[in-house]
Amino acid sequence: MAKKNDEAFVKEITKMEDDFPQWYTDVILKTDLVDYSPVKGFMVIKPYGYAIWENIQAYLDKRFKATGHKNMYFPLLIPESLLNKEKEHVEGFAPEVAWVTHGGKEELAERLCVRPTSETIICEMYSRWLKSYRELPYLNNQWCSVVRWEKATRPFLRTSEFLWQEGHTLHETAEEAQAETLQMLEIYREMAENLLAIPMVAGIKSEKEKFAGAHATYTIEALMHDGKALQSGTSHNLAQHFTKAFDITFLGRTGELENPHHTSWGVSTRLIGGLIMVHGDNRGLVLPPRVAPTQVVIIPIAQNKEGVLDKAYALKKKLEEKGLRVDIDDNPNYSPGWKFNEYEMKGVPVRVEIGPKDIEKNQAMVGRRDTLEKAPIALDGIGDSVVNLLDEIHENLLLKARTHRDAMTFTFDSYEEFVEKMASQAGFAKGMWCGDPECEAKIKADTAATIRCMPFEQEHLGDTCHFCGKPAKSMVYVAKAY
RNA sequence: CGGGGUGUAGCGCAGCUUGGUAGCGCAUCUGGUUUGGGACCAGAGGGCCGCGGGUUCAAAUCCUGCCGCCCCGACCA
Repeated sequence: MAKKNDEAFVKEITKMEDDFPQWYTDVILKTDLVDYSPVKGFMVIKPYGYAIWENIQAYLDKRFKATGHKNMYFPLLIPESLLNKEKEHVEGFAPEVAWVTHGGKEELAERLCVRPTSETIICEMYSRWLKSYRELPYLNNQWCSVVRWEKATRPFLRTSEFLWQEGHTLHETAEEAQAETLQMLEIYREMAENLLAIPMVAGIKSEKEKFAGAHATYTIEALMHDGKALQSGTSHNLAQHFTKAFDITFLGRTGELENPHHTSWGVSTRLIGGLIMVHGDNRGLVLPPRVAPTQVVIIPIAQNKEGVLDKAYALKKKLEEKGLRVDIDDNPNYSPGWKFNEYEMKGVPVRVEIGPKDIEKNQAMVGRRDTLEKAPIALDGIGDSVVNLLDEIHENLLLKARTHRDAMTFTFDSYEEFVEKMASQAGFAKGMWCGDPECEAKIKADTAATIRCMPFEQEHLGDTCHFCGKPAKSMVYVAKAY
């Protein structure tokens, strides 16, 4: 394959290596994923960005339903008294909730919080419904938005309102709740790899980093191109913390009243931010094929020539018959060169060029976004060729991301070396940890990095804590995070 | 909430020092010619110069108060 040799460069997009945050802002605005709104911290998700979210939704919704979950919808507003019921929960969220204090001109007797998450309102309703162990498990999910009044916001990564799903389940036993918690985390991990082509580190959060009110929080953590981590999804085993606080009870098999065991789990539009920062390059977006709104764009060349457009539309139909999402750009006002650059910036995985010379040879030029390679492909059987190529692109992106992550994951011999490396190169630091919250606080104070998780895949790297020297409990990943 | 930066056409900017008809590039619109890596010609539209107050015959420009936005920290999906 002939590789395009000029240096990757797109007008108006800051180069990643010059200024990564500016690169990110340039990319999301220039590719029309989002726009800022008149309300600080609230973003507009434009059609191209929303289509990515719809693909994530479609994938997850199918997996949720296949594992027995049903969708519901709970109200946006939560009475203050409900929010206050679980002590750790309210302490965790109080600083960032938005309040509704008036209905029309009248002040409300009790102010209402705009949900920052829905455990409290859902538990209130579950407590009214649940009677018997025979009804369990409750396996529900809702797609909605939540509001957290953030002080520093960035589109997709941290906005005051964001779209997400939140699953909320009740189980008869602790074992079942734990199994559910891990099952949903695993679905997230698979989704990240199979749909987004992002390799994740899965593990458990430290006490300090876990969800407000949780017994245990499990997480998937991704490493961005600049070496910072992104918490990409969480699954909480809430044990009986909320079910006791909300007096959710059921008559058990032995005739005793019991509190059910409770889980919640969620992923948000933040995933889109991760997608951009893992795969993107100096030409803009690089979208993994399975989540890309448009998987193939067809660009007719010299389309005013007899037969070109007919061939192009026939090709579109052929590709769509293979189940592909295909666009054709036959706007005569833009040159092919302009279109090539445009769709590369927008990260469309595969471009097909078809012009008079191709038609003569019964072929089309097929280019791939990930490597920028371009080669002729025979029109006979082109559907299967493109399907295979899209799979190849997915695998290549996943491999590239994993290779990059592994290259940015390091071990260290001394605390000084850890501090120095964290300052100079970022990435995942891998080391043994004692489990002491004070040790964790010192790491953060010295490096601004946090313990991302204690991964399921443990390695024994020694017997003492790499950060303070006390006896070690488990291996941890430490990184600066978004 | 601390530190830094920045507000002039949709976007990117110049003009401000030394006050005197608000400009450039891209984008947009019209007509035509074009089309294998960001085409060309001709024409056109578009501005409370962030907001308020002041100085002045005259303010984008000088003085003053306020506000927004962005980035970096502390807090979080």
